[in-house]
Amino acid sequence: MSVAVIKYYDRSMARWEPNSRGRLEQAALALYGERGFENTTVAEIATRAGLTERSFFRHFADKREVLFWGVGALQEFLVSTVAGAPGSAAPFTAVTDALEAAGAMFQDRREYARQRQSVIAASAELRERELVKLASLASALADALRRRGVKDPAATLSAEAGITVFKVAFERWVNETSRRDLPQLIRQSADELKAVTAGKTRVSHARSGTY
Amino acid sequence: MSVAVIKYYDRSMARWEPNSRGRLEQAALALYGERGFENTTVAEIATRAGLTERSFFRHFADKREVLFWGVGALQEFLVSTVAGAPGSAAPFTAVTDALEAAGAMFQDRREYARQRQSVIAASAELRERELVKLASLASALADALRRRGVKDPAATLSAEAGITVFKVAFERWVNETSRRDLPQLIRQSADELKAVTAGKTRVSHARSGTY
DNA sequence: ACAGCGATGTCAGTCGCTGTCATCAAGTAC
DNA sequence: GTACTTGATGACAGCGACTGACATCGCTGT
Repeated sequence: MSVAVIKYYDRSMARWEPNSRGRLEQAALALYGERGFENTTVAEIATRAGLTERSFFRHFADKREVLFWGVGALQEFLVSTVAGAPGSAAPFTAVTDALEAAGAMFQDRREYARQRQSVIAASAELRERELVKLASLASALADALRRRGVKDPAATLSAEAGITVFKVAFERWVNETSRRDLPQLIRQSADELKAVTAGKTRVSHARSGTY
Repeated sequence: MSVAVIKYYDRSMARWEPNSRGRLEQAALALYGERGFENTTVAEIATRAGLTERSFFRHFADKREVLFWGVGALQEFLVSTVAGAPGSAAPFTAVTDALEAAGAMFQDRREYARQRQSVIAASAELRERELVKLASLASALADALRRRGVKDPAATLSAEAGITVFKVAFERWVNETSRRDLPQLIRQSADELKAVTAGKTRVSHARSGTY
């Protein structure tokens, strides 16, 4: 067993540096931020991480995925939260409640999120991938709702509307210097969507001070 | 003037066959349908159209755009329709009304739409591009609303919700053998979204027979 | 000791996409 | 009607994303 302890400290015994995936991720985010996504080659990322281009593609499906693979965990959380919602909950409520709970998990990563979002915002290709991930989230949420007995189109519409709420809230959270945290912004955006679709607003004659 | 008439029939006077763009479009749709988007090279499309790969990229920005460049016209129509809506119209209503009007323009292209959608559905890359185009539509609609004096987040939410409605309705129109036309389906989906976000539904205990 | 595993490297190749220059019919100027 | 310009195309070279095939070699289990 003492061998294991030594091994932990003596990297010369290992054939390669550990955490190559993490090194690739760090190198990619840094380079995308420095010179832009389009002006960064995969070979450069790999070299900075002390690896080869070929190894990059063993860890990530493509050049963009390095910024998006983490979304999978979020999706799993949302799906299981919706699945565990009280049976009496309305579909849209189940979705927004799950989003609120998930929003709490971002609390301590606001700076990382900011950096990542600024990189994404600067590249059309990365924005494209973000849309795909959000659509995948919506689709997974709709499935979760259907498993609860919600029929279409209510399932699809609730899920899509929920994702719209999340997008709006997340963007505010990242860009504004607001003191409100993400869960609060999610609840607020959900309420605003309800008001909008209720069709109670007239142009330039908002009933409340919300907008 | 008679020269012009002769020229119209005597293609030997022209250096190249006319309508190269249309030929490329036709060849691409056919090949994507036959062997799939990923298994079709641009060189093959160009050859079938009697052109070179280089010319393909002079007509279309990339391999996918050949199926999506037409969306631009739809976007312009929606924007100008929203801009011309009665000043008293609520934002979400202005959007859904515009969508309904646009839906009428698809009437005679249902078969083409079906073929195109089946090709898109079969390829992750094409679905990706479709999402981008829809997001662009939403963004343009939100801008149009803001120009009418609608503030955010109402503008963004109304536009996004409108696009969600369009997606759902279009998918039904293309996939179902329903006799309902696209404008009808758009109105119906909009009503369903309103019901869902109103939060009046309970799982498996819908108040109306809508779902 | 030995066999197999697994993360990595090496190398060659395909394909999307771009820059650059040449070509040549049609239109335009004079 | 000659010369100049324009516009759509071809030809070619090249970059970078991505893949398949095979080699390497510490580590692990027996």
